[in-house]
Amino acid sequence: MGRAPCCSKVGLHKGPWTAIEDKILTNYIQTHGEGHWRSLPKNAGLLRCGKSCRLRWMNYLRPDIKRGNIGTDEEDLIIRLHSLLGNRWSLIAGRLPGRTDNEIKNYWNSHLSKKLKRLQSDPNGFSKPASLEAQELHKRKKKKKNQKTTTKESKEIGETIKIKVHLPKPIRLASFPNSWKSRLMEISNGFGDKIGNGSSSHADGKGKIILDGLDLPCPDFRDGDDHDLGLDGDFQLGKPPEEVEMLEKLYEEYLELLKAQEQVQLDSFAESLWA
DNA sequence: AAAAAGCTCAACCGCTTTCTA
DNA sequence: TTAGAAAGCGGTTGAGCTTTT
Repeated sequence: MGRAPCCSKVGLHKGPWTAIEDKILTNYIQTHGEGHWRSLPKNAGLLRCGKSCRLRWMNYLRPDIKRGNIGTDEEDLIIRLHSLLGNRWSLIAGRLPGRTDNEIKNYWNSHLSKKLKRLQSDPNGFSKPASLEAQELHKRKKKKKNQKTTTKESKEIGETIKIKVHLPKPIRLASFPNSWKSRLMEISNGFGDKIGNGSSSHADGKGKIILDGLDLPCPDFRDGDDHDLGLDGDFQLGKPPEEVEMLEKLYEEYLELLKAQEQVQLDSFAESLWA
């Protein structure tokens, strides 16, 4: 049968986005909202593939994106989440407000995988040598100074990049057997109790779980998959799920961390949760 | 100062999953 | 139930930048 390409590739721009293209895309999405990526380029007057537009928006233009300077807390969280979830970058990114899956994936591949290798080869050296630490700090400072051209471009066109922290948006989950729903509800209610007042959760008929805008650390449920709950082999829900408990703990810690950051701007949703 | 090597990260590609008629 | 469309995801690439030699 063959799958039709996402767009006709004839005459479409590829490669780095220009400031003008960014502006057009941003304006269009601010007016019409996200979605309908396939028709977006045509409607917005962009000579880009819909996929490319989506990627550009998700990974770069979205106003709530935090860029660069991944802190040690975030780094620690990424490592721990990766040990639980593997290369599920979007799930990991969902736990790191303002971070994109692409950014985390890149950060993992360029920094953390090497760092972990180093630590593994030197199991006693859990703390980096001071010289190495200082070197990295120096690098970061230097890098901060020399902001990427694209960032400059954004500034040139009058955009201000606000650092805004928000809770992850809900992720739609696939259908799952009824027998699992009660367990998932327990977990989701657990989250609600921990997070604060007014939290609520529900599962709709299609097996979607929404917990006050939080997605649950659930595996990929598949229809009729009512046998072994091994799923991808790294996540189990049938028995007392240690991984889920660990994720709950991690997430709780991270929320505490966010709360502690007085300077962060909370969106209204998060504020209502923590009020 | 120049060349080589290494690093970073935006963007692309192809595949899977989900939605819808 | 099925097929096609749309969206999403993770792996990979390569240009541009930085560091080292």
